[in-house]
Amino acid sequence: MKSRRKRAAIPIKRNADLTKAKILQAAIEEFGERGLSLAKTDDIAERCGVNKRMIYYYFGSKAGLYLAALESVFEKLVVLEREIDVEHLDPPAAIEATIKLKIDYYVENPSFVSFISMENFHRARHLRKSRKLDLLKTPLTDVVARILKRGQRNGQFRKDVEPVDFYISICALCIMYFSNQYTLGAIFGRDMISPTSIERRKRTVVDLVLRYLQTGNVASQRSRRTTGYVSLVS
Amino acid sequence: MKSRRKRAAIPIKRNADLTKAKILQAAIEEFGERGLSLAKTDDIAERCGVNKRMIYYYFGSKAGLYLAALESVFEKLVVLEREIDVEHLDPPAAIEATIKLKIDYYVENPSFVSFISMENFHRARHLRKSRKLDLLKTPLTDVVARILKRGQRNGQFRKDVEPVDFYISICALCIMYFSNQYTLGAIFGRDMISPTSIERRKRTVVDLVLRYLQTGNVASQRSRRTTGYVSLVS
Amino acid sequence: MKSRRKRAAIPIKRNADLTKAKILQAAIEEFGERGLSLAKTDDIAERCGVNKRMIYYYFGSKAGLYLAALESVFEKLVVLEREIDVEHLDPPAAIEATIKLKIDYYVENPSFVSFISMENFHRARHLRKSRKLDLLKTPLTDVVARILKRGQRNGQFRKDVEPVDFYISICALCIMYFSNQYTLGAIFGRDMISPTSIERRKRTVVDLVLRYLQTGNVASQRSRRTTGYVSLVS
Amino acid sequence: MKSRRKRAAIPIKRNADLTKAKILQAAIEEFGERGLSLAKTDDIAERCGVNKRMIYYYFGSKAGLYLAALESVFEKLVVLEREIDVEHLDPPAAIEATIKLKIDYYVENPSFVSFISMENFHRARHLRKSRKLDLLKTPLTDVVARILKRGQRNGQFRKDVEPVDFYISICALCIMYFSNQYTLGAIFGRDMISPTSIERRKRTVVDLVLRYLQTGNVASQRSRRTTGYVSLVS
DNA sequence: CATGAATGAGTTTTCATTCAT
DNA sequence: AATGAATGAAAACTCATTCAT
Repeated sequence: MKSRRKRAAIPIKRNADLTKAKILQAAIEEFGERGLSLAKTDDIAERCGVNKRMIYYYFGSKAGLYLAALESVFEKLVVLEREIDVEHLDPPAAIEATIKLKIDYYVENPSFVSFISMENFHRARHLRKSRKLDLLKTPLTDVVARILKRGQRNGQFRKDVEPVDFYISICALCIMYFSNQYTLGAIFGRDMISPTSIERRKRTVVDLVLRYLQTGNVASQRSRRTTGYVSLVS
Repeated sequence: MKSRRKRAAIPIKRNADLTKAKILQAAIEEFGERGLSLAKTDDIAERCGVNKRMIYYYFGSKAGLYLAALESVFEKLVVLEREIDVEHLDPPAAIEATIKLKIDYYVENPSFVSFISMENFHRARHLRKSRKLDLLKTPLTDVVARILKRGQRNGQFRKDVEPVDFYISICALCIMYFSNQYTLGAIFGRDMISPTSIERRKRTVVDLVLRYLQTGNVASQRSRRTTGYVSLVS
Repeated sequence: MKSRRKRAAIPIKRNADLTKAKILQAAIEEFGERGLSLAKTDDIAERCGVNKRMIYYYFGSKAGLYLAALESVFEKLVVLEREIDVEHLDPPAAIEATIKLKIDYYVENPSFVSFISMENFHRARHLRKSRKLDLLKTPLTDVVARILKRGQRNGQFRKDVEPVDFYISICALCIMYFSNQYTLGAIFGRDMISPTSIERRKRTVVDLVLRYLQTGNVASQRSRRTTGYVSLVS
Repeated sequence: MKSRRKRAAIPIKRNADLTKAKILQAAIEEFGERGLSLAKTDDIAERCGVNKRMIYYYFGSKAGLYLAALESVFEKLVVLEREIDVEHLDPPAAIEATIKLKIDYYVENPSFVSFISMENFHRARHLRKSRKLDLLKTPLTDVVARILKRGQRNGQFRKDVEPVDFYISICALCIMYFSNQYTLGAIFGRDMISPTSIERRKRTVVDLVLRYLQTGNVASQRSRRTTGYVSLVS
């Protein structure tokens, strides 16, 4: 944005954009690994070889840097999801593409998964403050909602599926595997992120979701309220 | 609160147990609300009206207290799940009961959900250290695995369902709604834990899971690898 | 207040009241010498041989300590002024006693003078926050107002003297000599606080003030607005 | 703002003078409002829209800038006081003019008042370093001393008034009202710098001072050392 | 002359843990 | 068993000053 060099002669020593980007990247990693409170500004600075002072120069505070990092990882996912060719793919194929894209993003961006967990721990305090993220809210569900509508008009998908609830289910099936990989790994003694495991996970999620959307399924809910277990909530 | 030296015989001991229990309860709440790094020993002590030194007396350190709290919330869930009458319920009803029990437990024990998230953030470092939790591992999946097997023998459930993968899906659908309630709430502008929302969630999860288990479904996986989207992983 | 020792046996090592008092005293000196922003908590701690952490333990923050110090020096002056025997002294003698008491207090408590200056620099931000100081406001002018009234009823003092304005004049004549001692010293090349200088100052102030209060003076204000100088204000 | 290279001949120089002047003005305001230690070079630069580096270019350091600002405000007052027509005004009118001029200057130059307070806080460290201020010392008292002498020769003023002590009293009565306006305002709950308050203040000071100078007053000092109060000093 | 980027030393504050009674 | 006081090691943040262009 600023700092245009008059003649791109000398190998850059002072480059605001670069410095800022380096800090941001280091922050995404550090916050993703340690969390907001345990991440150290010292470590972030050291990680990217930049003077610690620069964090305050460019981002104002540790919290400001955290917010920038949060926005950054969200933005990247939204941009990716928008690239899915919703209008031309067969709806089931579009659902499948979405699921795979999400899972791939989580695999490659473990920091994103961490940020989601962190924000929930902080009761979305930072997320709610973000102006940028306001702009990203709609696109997030939009893609899935549009696929769903096309499939329903086609007659490929059942009609009684609420988009938000459905979207949450997809997210749950995709992300929880990653956000909980360590407890799951500890309990089942498995490596959750080996390529094989990931591949199986994708298949299961796609299978689960597409079966759910299928028309003409036998009802299975007759038994509600007749189980021996009595719900404790309302 | 109660149990104040019943027979004057072992007064000190009983008081000690009470103090210890009060600290543990306060710790579950404090860690659940703030997380390991942001929870303060001062606050825990104040919350239960006990001198801070007692935390060290009974639990050795902040980390020791955290581990005790972690074990405590896990234990409670396992005990509850064991009470489901797997052998006598119709398998679909048993699945439904399990799902509802889990969701109810999460509703009433937000600390449990927090501990799960925390442990994942810490890469299950504490969980793996726990002796007690070794004993709790098997029971966790065991219940679902047994239900699944009975349903498959019955012919009610399809055969090609891998128990662990299936168990993870159930957990994902149940817990992610709670562990991510604040980001979801912020994005969708909804109150996720109103009784109505919870009730709908239960229905969706049961529906999703039971449809998945149904025999005789049309295959839906033909299209894999034919979407415009190419997986980035493996 | 707290920390009663059961048997006043051992020479006190741990004494909350003493520690707190030592910190307060050191703070009064340090703030008085260096000002709020230049005073270092490190130095305060070192000055009184107490662990720095104790400042936060007892006073919450550097600002909290500053406020406590501010309140302390004010309180001491008010207590002293209250001891003047307003009702039994001849009004002129009471005025004289007040002036001398103030000057003596400033001589012995240079920190008080500093705090007044500081607070003005901070636009009385801290003073206005203080609950304690609310209680000290009235007594401050009260003493002089009562003397004035008695003298006026006696016929010793003229009637057209507004108490607050008069009180401010006394304060100005007393305190400015000290609050500005260094610039005055630099300009006049004098030692302002030698006993001789102080003694002369007292005499001048008493003289100025008592002449002002005298009845039967020739008016001297006829010439207002007739000077060559035109006021720039209003 | 104006004076932008009048003849293209000496453009750089004029611009330099302007930049320097802008910095100086901003410094006077910033130091006056916040004090030496709380004033930030960043803020000064921003206030006048000049690059921070220029402060160092023109004034060497923050302290250098402070000294320049200090000298500047002193100089302005001295110039003004010199303009009073001591020789042709009636001595009481000249005293009155001086008082009003001082008060008006304080009203319009709150920074001057701040600098006086600051310098005292710093024990006149910077003032004493100044070469320029040596030249300003004499003129400051000179005006009042000359008025006093004329009045005494006239027989209008009493003889036993020491010029320096008298000058300090005038200054005290004039400046303390402003240098302490915030604490006074907080204590008396008044707006000290409303035109009405200022006007009354002027009258009080003139009254006090002229009565003090009057010949033929009744002595009022008989009672010294006979009050109940015993001086603590000397 | 002018500017944005960079630096390092210093300062307040936090907090788990231990001491002494 | 229980308690209030004390400690020291970190960590976020500030700011005057200098660099490189």
